[in-house]
Amino acid sequence: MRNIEIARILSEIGEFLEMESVAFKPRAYERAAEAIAGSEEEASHVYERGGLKALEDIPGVGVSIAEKIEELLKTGRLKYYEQLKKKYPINLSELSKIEGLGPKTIQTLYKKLGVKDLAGLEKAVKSGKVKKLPRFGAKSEKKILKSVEAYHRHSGRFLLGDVSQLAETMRTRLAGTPHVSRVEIAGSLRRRKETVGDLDILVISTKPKEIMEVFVSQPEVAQVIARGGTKSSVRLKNGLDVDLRVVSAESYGAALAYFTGSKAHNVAMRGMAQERGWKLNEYGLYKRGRSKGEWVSVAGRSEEEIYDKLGLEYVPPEMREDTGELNLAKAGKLPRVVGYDDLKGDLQVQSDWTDGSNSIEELAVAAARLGLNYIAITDHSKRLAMAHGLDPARLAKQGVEIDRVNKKLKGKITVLKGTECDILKDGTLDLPDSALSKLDVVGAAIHSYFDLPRKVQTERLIRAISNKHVDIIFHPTARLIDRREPCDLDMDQIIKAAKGTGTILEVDAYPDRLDLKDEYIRKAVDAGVKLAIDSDAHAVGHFPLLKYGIAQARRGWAKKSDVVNAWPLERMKKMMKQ
DNA sequence: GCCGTTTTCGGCCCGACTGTTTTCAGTCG
Repeated sequence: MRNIEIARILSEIGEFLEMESVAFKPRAYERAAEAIAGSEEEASHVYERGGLKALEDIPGVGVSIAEKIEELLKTGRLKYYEQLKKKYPINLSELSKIEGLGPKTIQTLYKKLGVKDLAGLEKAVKSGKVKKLPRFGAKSEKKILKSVEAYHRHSGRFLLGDVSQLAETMRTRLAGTPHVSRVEIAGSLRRRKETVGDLDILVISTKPKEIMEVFVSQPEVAQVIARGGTKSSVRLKNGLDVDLRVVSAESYGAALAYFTGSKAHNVAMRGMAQERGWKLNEYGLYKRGRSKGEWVSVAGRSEEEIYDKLGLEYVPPEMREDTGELNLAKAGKLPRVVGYDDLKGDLQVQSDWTDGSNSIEELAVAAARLGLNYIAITDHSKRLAMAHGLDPARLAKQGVEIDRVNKKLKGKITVLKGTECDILKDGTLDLPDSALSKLDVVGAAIHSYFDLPRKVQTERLIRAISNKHVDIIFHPTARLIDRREPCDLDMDQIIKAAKGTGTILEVDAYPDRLDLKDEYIRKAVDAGVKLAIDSDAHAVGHFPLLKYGIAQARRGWAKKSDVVNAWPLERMKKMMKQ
């Protein structure tokens, strides 16, 4: 059993216990779930390596939870969890996704109205029964309805970060089967769009029948929608649709380009072929032959070849949106976007001093192992009471600990002193200048009052940007993809203010944030504003999330020179305000 | 159920907001 599944079960147990108003245990299960989900190592490996004792070394996992993990690993089941499921036979993960529904409300809805899942919830709301429940009213009814609608609007698409792992698992599995020479996942996943609708997998195989068999009988498959000689479609258990196409080696590049899209980019490419009297489709690039109606292949084996024959620089998939990239490619002026191996540091990392799962030293060691040269520890400030945010005294204490870690890890990695300081309602900061001035990296972020009117919200953020200590604005729009709309901000003004003050804007790489998003990244880059691509790590296993931030930066055409944490430490430090 | 720079027992994360109420329960961060 994988960590992600163990974490889901532990977290559901936490929610069940919360329903029952059990004290403290819910948080204990939730904490353990977070640590497992954010762990670098599969719990199964931990267990093989060192048994129960090793499991107990995971932060937040004690004797009791370690035993439960052992049971899951050994039997694939957990009696304790099954008993709870029996008592509450509801689709908890589905209902929990509805904003405003917590464990207590879910319990009430189940007990009084028999609501077990989203369909049942909708029926109950529409029948008018919900508003008659004690402590519910017309407004709660409307709110639930609105949340359900928001859920429907976004369902059907998946977060890039949620499907990437799954896609990679399938890719390696297919690549490992006999007679398969190449496998690539095309579509919006390859363009690294923030959400992905479905997966398009391309394969070169000399034995199409065999690969189809492997494809449709994968453990993740719930339903086979179509099954043919060159194309099959399945629906996975999580609702994701996946197509597999077998193509010839001669057409592989053309097919890859065709199925990677975007459609607009493809249309423009075809237009460029037509200008030469050629044609471009998913089988190749062709010119006219001698006899009438005859087409002769010009290219098709690789994408590089197709771009080259059309007189274009190779366009990275992340840039293929037909927003000007082809004109630049034609002129040989395509920006060289930041690479997946370019980052030298990470400027937003949370430790167990607030809501992270790991110690500063553990985080530093993990980051060093991934090849980073520096990280900034940026725990929350005091206003975020839920995260036990740091006040100046604890921040100073943390500085002593960071000094100790730096001494110990000298030559391996540098740990910088930082903060994720709360931006208060009026745009002032949660920590005094005297505390901020002692730090290497001051990040400021909005965590409250997300709904202020545009003008007020914009002024609030600009006030924070103008603070002489603030180096970076973390997750500037505060959106959560599919769950919370971005703050209503005049981004042109924000970018202008950032430029004027030399303030860095963050590209938060956390999969449900990706904030700034691609279009704002591009605006910032155009304006000459510098960026920081940060993992927002809350656990040692989160540093690999940086790739999603890099992907968005590439979609926003950011170059290495635009990204301060792609620079060496000393140069990066010079960007920080006094 | 977890954890230990005050602790192996007795603490644990708390303030703002919303919608229902008229003093509070539930959710969110």
